Amino acid sequence: MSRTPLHPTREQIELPMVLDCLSDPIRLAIVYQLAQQERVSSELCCGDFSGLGGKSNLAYHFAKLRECGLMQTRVAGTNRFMRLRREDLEARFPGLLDAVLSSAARDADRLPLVSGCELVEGDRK
Amino acid sequence: MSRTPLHPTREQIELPMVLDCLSDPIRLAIVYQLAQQERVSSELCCGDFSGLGGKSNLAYHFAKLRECGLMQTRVAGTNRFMRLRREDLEARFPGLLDAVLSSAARDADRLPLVSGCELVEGDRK
DNA sequence: CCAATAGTTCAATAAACCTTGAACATGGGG
DNA sequence: CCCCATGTTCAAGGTTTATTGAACTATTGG
Repeated sequence: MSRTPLHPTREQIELPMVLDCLSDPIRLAIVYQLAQQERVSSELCCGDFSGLGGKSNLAYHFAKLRECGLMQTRVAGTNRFMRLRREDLEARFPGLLDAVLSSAARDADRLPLVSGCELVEGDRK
Repeated sequence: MSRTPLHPTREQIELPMVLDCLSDPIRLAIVYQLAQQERVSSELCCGDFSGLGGKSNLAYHFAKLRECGLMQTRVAGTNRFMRLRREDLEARFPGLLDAVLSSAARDADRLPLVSGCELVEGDRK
């Protein structure tokens, strides 16, 4: 089994793929939630997004986010921790991620809600 | 026949739709070319994009760009003149269009080429 | 060792998408 | 007035997409 999932290199990140990835409301919400959480911890695991859909559907969206270079996944035991590839995105397309995130923030009420997901981080081994 | 095609109001412009629209290489090239040309004249007509595909395919992409609020179309005789809705986009999602355009500029070589389209504007009635 | 947990993978389905060509509408120039 | 140029609309195709549930793998804790 792929111990470490495939990620594109920085140079392999393609603009149309990134935009396409961000154009899906669920994936946009994932990225948005990941960005919101960055001040607390830079990582979240799959289960933290359960408010956005079923497990297998989320796994599908996670894969797309990984393949287009937006997210990185780290395997730790039975968990997968994911974080935004901010530095790579910024190097490749300066200002783009921030512009999308602040645009999403303006329309946060139109994003799929994260339903009761308390998001009380703080301790995670 | 729709004398003036439908355009969404500023408030109706949706982020996922805009990103989805820009994620297609042909549409991204259309928007990019429109932006490039802005210093000369803020409008181009359909035929100016013939390097990017067949007429009916382009009409399809123009419609999508219109429906998502990226472009506006003005009918003049037998021509349709189109321009970017910069002000509306900027009001709705500040910085987004510029970030996408400068990202596209970095990868201009990966955009569909505008093949021999000389782009010698200057006079257009 | 067993059971529960966390995620992925697979197959199937329905919807949306891009592309093409043919038919159509409309306005301008000889 | 007729024809040509400019675009749009329509139907058809083939491809990709999102979503679901069931089966599967792997790790942790008792």
